Amino acid sequence: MGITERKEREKAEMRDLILQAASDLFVERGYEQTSIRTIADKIEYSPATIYLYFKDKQELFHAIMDKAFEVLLHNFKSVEKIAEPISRMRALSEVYMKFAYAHPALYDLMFIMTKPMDHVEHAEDWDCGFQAFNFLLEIVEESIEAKLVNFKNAHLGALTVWSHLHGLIALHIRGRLLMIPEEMHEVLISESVDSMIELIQIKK
Amino acid sequence: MGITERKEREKAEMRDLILQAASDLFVERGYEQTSIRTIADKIEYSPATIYLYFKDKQELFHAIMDKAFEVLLHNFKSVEKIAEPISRMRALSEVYMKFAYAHPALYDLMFIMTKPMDHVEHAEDWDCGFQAFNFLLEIVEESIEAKLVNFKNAHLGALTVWSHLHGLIALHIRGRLLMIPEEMHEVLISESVDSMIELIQIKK
Amino acid sequence: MGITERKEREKAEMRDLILQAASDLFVERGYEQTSIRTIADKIEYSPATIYLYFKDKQELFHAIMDKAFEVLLHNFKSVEKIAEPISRMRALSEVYMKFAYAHPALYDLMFIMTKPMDHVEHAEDWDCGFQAFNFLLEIVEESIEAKLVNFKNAHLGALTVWSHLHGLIALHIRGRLLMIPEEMHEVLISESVDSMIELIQIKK
Amino acid sequence: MGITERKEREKAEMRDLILQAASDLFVERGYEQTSIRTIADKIEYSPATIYLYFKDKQELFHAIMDKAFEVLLHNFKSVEKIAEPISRMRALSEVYMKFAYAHPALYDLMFIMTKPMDHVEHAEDWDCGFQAFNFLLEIVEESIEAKLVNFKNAHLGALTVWSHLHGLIALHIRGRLLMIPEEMHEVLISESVDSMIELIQIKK
DNA sequence: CATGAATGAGAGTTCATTCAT
DNA sequence: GATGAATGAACTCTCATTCAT
Repeated sequence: MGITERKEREKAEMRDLILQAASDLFVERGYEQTSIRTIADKIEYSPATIYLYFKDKQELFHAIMDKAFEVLLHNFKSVEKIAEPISRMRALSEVYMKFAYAHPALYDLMFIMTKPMDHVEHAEDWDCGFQAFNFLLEIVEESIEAKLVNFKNAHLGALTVWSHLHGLIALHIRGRLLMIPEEMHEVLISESVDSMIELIQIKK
Repeated sequence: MGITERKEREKAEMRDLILQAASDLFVERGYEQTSIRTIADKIEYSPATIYLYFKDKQELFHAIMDKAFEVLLHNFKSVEKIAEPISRMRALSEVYMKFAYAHPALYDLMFIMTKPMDHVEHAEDWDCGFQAFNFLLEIVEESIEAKLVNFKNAHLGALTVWSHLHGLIALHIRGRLLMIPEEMHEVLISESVDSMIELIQIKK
Repeated sequence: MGITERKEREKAEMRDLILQAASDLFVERGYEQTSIRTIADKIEYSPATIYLYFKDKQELFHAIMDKAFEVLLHNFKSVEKIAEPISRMRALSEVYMKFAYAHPALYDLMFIMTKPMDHVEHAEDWDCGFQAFNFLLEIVEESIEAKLVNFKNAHLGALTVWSHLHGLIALHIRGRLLMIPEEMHEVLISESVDSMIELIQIKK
Repeated sequence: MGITERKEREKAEMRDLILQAASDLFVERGYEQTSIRTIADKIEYSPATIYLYFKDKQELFHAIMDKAFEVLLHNFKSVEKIAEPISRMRALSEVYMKFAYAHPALYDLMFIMTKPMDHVEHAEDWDCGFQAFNFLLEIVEESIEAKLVNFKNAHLGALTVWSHLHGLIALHIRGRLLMIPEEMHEVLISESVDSMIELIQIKK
């Protein structure tokens, strides 16, 4: 250990520095407005330097997405210990929504933007997406088995829950909730999530 | 009437010509690939001419959005005659989904893209969105009154239903359903819509 | 006539202006060192302007080549009136060599450089080359018929004469005659041309 | 001998390693596509290392040229034993043409490209060129003395023969023989070489 | 001796937009 | 009303080269 290790750490730090700067800028101004030059300026390095750490702009933004997924997945883990499936689903939804509220630009990148996905030609390149989806899928499976919800199959259930959550966030982030007074947004969204959890349960 | 009127009519026709060309190109090739130049070429006018009818690219695309909303609203009208609210909601959902499948690029522009909305500073600039939302809102109101669904209030119900539909489409259009085998998408989405209509109803 | 005509003339003049500037720069510094920006600077227009007249850098340089061929062919014409084939060939050679000496950079572009020919995928795109070659070909044909030279066929004769002339110029232009004292170059080259004309003739 | 010697040997070996890699790449992909980085990658050293052995890219390519000349000169040697000058000249021409056909990229570097010669400021820097030329020069001298050819002087004869051979190859390599059907190229070029040898001889 | 890291300089190209005519 | 001509401001990316370590 020693030199090699330090070098590697430094390299990783530099990657992170770029990633962070790119992330910030991109959160501030969006993908299109975030040029390699802007990023370079922000970290006070030359544009060429960025190409030492990332093949091109897409790879850079794909990396931001990956990091974001890591955070999301990490947050998801906190929910694993909840045994009861419906409670787990409620908790998962909350974690998901919190993440979206806390990092709207990242959410945008992960689930809305076109660009970083152009890179993902084969489904395998998006296994972070898979992992995240599996969290939900398993909960639905368990819930079906325990006869707590009545979806025809787990995929249908997971898709229904997810698309609802995504729809709420996506409409919010992309400014399509103008027909609802802004001060109601947060409450309404939160209530909608709760609603959904109630609705899917089998009434006894 | 006379000269002034004719001039205005001609002006409107020209606007429409540009709009149609822009719309076609945009639907064919996407926003990025639709430059002012391409549009001008298509209608065989000069790029400068376009600026006589639209302030800038954003306004132009906002106008395309408006036209698309007109179509959507027109489609919505076919549903008005259905008296029973739940059936009407089911029909409305179908119309909405069909529109999205038929014109994904337009749907994208209306409900996902950032660009055309940057233009909408005051809520009033988006009254087409309001109108569309009202269709749903009224249905939910009626359904609540008739005790067919049990949402706390109409806005909550409408938001819940809409965000679910939007979520399905948005995930689909922007390629985020990789974790589900592609051949299942259509069926699953359709089933999810049906599911939702069932779930929200008060079980007797 | 009038406006349209004037506009066209102005357009042609602008094209020529660019062509001339590009030509000059390229003569001074070579193809690689002649960037679109340098050309733009020289004529005090913006780089983008150049793209209004030429699709890309290659087309621009192809156009320079075309113009150069026009000059060469025009010079060739002065020789047509000479009836006797051998004299005509001698005159043609002289014209060719003079052109090469007068415009070495253009000669380079026409007959040595790689870049402008990448553009010429189909033989038809280089019909100026064909025309020039035909001048020589016809002379050789006549000479063979008149039993003044004894080449097996006209193509062989034309190729032999041309490649010799080209070889002289090419070695000279690209600085490969270092093994011969520089002050001898001109005389030697000129004598070599004369030599050739003598050598190919059938001795009586 | 000892340490110093070993060091020198190692240094020379490293130079050769770089040279070989550069040469291979250059032959495969051309000058433009052969960057310092590519070469470094190929030998699995860092780009900076190359600068320890060569001042800059030009010097490196000059060195490749030198090595190529060594091969050409070596091939030339096989001809030395032929006593009769005309036969020797014919053999030399063949060797020259064969080399050009076998290593067009190297031929290009040696006799056409501009880059490596920018480096040659003083004639002495190109003594490989001199040596090669001398082979031909001597043959012509002998031929003149033996009254087999009638050039005014040896330089004129050598230049005439060489420029013809070079012209053939140069036009071929740089794609300027479009006016002759491609399938005729090889035969015609070969016949042109034969022709020349015949033409220069004094008819008895 | 070797190199990892960094960069300055520059390449070609595109596009929304303006304005004199 | 329409436009031809022009442009400023970007853009991504590449490469030979340097230098502290």
